[in-house]
Amino acid sequence: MKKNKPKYNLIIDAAVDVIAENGYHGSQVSKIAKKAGVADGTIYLYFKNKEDILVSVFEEKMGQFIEQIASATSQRETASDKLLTLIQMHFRQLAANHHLAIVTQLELRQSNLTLRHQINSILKPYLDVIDGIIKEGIEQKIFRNDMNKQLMRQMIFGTLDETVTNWVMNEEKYDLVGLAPAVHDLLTKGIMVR
Amino acid sequence: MKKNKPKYNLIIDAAVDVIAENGYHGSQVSKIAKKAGVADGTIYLYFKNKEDILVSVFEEKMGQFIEQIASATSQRETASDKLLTLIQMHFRQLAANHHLAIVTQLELRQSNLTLRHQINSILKPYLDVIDGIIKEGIEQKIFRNDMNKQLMRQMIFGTLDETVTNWVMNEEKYDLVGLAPAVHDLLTKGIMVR
Amino acid sequence: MKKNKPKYNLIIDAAVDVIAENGYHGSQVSKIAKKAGVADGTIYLYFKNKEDILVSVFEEKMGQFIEQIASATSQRETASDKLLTLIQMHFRQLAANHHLAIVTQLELRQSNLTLRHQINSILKPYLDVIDGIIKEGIEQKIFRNDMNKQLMRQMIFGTLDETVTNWVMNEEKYDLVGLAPAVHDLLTKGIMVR
Amino acid sequence: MKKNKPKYNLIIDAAVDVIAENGYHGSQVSKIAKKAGVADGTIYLYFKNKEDILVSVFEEKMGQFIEQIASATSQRETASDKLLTLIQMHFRQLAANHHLAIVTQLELRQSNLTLRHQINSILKPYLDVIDGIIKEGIEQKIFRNDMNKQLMRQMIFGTLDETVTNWVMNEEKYDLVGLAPAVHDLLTKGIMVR
DNA sequence: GATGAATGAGTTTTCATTCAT
DNA sequence: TATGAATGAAAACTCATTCAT
Repeated sequence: MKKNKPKYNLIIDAAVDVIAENGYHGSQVSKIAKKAGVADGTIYLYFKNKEDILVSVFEEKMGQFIEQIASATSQRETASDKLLTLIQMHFRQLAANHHLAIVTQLELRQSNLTLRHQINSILKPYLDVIDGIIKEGIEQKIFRNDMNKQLMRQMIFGTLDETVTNWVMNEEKYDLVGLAPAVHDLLTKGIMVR
Repeated sequence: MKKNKPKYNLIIDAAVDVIAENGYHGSQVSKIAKKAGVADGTIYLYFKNKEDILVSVFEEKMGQFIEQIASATSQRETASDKLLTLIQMHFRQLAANHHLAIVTQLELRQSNLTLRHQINSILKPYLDVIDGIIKEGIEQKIFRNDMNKQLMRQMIFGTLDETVTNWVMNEEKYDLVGLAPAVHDLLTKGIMVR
Repeated sequence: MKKNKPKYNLIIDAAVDVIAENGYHGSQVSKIAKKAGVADGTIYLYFKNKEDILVSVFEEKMGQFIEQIASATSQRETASDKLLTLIQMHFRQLAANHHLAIVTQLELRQSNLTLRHQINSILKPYLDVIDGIIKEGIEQKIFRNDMNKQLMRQMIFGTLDETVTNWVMNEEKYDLVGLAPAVHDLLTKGIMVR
Repeated sequence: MKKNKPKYNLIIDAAVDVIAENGYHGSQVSKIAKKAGVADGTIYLYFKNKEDILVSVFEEKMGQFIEQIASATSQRETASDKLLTLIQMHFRQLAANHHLAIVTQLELRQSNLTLRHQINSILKPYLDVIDGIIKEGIEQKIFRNDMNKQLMRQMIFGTLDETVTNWVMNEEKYDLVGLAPAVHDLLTKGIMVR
């Protein structure tokens, strides 16, 4: 969060709203400027180009998103509890912010590859949090030690992401946060009976 | 697959190549026409518009993709074996077709929402195959009966999709098909020690 | 009228209908071909190009139109009666043929200058008929001898044309033929009281 | 005339020239922009689309045209004098502006029906001027009271329009303004000897 | 810092016409 | 004669970005 740059945050927040309302391709710079209450040219005093607005949106919003999760999980003891907390926080934050959910799950994915790569870098700290929990779980002898850790992380992240995307595409008609325990159960114990 | 429409398939295949090589946004109709060896106008004898080419690409290719998987899984007895086969076939087909993997995992996701919804409909039969395996597994008392079946499917599909996307974004540097048993193991038994 | 060329007339008549129904710019060659029940390519066995179809439409239809008028006026004695007959026939024929009225008064005027010049040549015999009546009227000492004859013809034709165009643009809501005597009266005696 | 919008008028005037020189169908937006000395995109800051340029051209130019005529006729006493003045002004203005004459008599008529209807609305005030003169003439007992007034107006406008169109199509080879008295004489007294 | 008028590159789609059968 | 699949040229419009004020 850039401090003492009120227009910077004005533009970021306007961008989230405009993209959520008009879709990625319907979000012209002039529309964002209008929503933010600044002139088109002013945008370019704070952002290099349009792509930079979008990267910054993701950076700012995901930054907060990840911080919240990192902070919350650090307060739990076992890796299993940490994972449940991560799932709950992941769902809770997106469920609480309708526009952000649409932008991250649907709209920003329509961007070009360059932007997608930048988005991936921004996501890196989140994947690191997951990796940390996995490592801890193994050390605590709670999680399996015979498995490719990268694969474990891909299963966790892939499952959460797919679950949220389905929920958004179903117009958020059911309770996402309520699914957290079941998702945790499935991820930890698998789909097979024991 | 439209039979006896040689130009139709010529254009579909050209589209896959052009999109894989130039990216979604760099794929002008004229480029596809040139690669297919037909005139620009000919495209419009077979497709309503540019979006229709992309939908058709996905339709044709995913149609074959799903058929292969449906056919292969039907030859296995237990739901667990079917799931392993599905994972293997999923990975094998995309690993075997570099261009198709890029197009489905990266390029086609840059499309607008209308197109994304159409893509989802095309994907529906694949999700049905997964749902069928889950149902069978429960009947065979192999898979858990206490879990939200939609969530189980989302975990399976989300994990496969994330795994393949990671592999493509890592420039396909490692053996994707070799990961199938581990992915199967994780999905069925979870990440926790028993 | 080309004899023994059934497809020729089929195409001409189809063209009138298609233009009346779809407007000048909505009348593609393929639409005319379809309406005529022939293949697109067949059109080019009878007409040099699209413009040639339109010229021929006007030629055929106006040919009949003018013949009717020339024949009817020749049966009247005085130039004044001939003029009344001409006006009546002009109005009657267009009132009787809705599609033809739309095509000649509105649609064909949207054509380019080349076509407009050709249309003018086709109209020449009609102007000749008017000129003949004027000349006869002067010889009969019924019409004024002190006036520019070309101007007299322009007044007559301009008035008829404007009257019909207004009637077509008003969706032919009133009785056009019934106006003939009044138009004749105005043209011969002018708008001023005597 | 939009005041203080220099680019607006620059584009309007460029459009008249370009259309007169290249014809209606040969007048690309880019050609008009180039002639006006602005970028293509600038056109769209002042006009909704290409058709809007054409409507505006007619609006501006006919607005001035009609104002001149309305002002000049109002300074004459009798309806007959007013009519003569109207004819003179009509001819004089078009004779004085070669490009405008071509555009109004030939090029703008090639437009589609939507545009033609808009052109008709713009022409309405001119027809109102004619109607006013007719009404006045009847009140002054100069013009006939036994005639359909709409028909009288159609004769006047149709005659002027046909006369000017003939003159333009004959490459303006003779003196149009000099014809005014004869046209006035024909319109008021008709073609018949008394 | 802030403005917003001006720029101009870039692409899908239509449709008259051809020609191998 | 007749067909109809194939051709390919041609143009309006959008919008990210700049820069004089």
